[in-house]
Amino acid sequence: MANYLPTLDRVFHCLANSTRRRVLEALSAGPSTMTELAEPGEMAMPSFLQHLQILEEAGLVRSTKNGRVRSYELNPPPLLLADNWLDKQRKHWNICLDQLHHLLTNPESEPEHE
Amino acid sequence: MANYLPTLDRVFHCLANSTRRRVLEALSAGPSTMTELAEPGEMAMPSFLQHLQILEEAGLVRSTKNGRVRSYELNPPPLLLADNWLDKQRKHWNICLDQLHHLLTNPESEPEHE
DNA sequence: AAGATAGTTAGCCATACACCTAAGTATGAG
DNA sequence: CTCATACTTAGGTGTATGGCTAACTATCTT
Repeated sequence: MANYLPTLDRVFHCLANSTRRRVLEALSAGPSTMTELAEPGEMAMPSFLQHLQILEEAGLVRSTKNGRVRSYELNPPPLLLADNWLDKQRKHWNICLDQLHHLLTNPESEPEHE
Repeated sequence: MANYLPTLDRVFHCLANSTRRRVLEALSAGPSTMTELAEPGEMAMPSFLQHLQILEEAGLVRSTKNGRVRSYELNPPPLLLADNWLDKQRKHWNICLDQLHHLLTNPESEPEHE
């Protein structure tokens, strides 16, 4: 229990699946129950549940159970991890693009795309 | 060939691995060769090569070969895909946090963390 | 030409992933 | 009490992932 560890690996792994991204998109509009989240004939429930559990273990989502209904809500903070990583990288892209430009205007070696 | 398809799935999958993230971080400082990128005793070359190929197939990285040396450089555009997705989501987080706040101040149902 | 260097290919292995069906457990409605 | 609803658990399947060793190719260096 308490296996809820938001690591970059886990967070990005969650995002690497369209079903899980769809859930996050849906939850960004507000809390929702399992059956609401599950698109009608898309997937068997147990398979879908697994995705929700993966999301929950990564801390991207929290769930509570009322009676027999479990509802999910977004838990943004872990997403900031991913966001931050990309932010840091993005700062370098500009530099990198400058360098690229420099290389293209001063061709030292022919870029042969083998 | 030309299996270079930057999809959200592929891009996020690349980012879900610390070795691959490290490569991207390294390349954000400028182009580099395979052996430079491979940390000394971290991993066998063929295993490392696989990561580079995964990055290249996702379009995050491009490579050229000069003589026996292959060098890699960052290819930022696909990263923008990931960046954009998170951007869209982030806009909702604020709204979502507001809703959360609203729920916390107007408790309709006890949030029992089962 | 011989040897070192840089990368590549082939093939193996264990574990993780994404899906399924079938059967089980609460819980709410009638 | 009975039945439907809403999940849950158990267990199985095929493919993908992430790692390895061993052996090979191509290119410098001497």
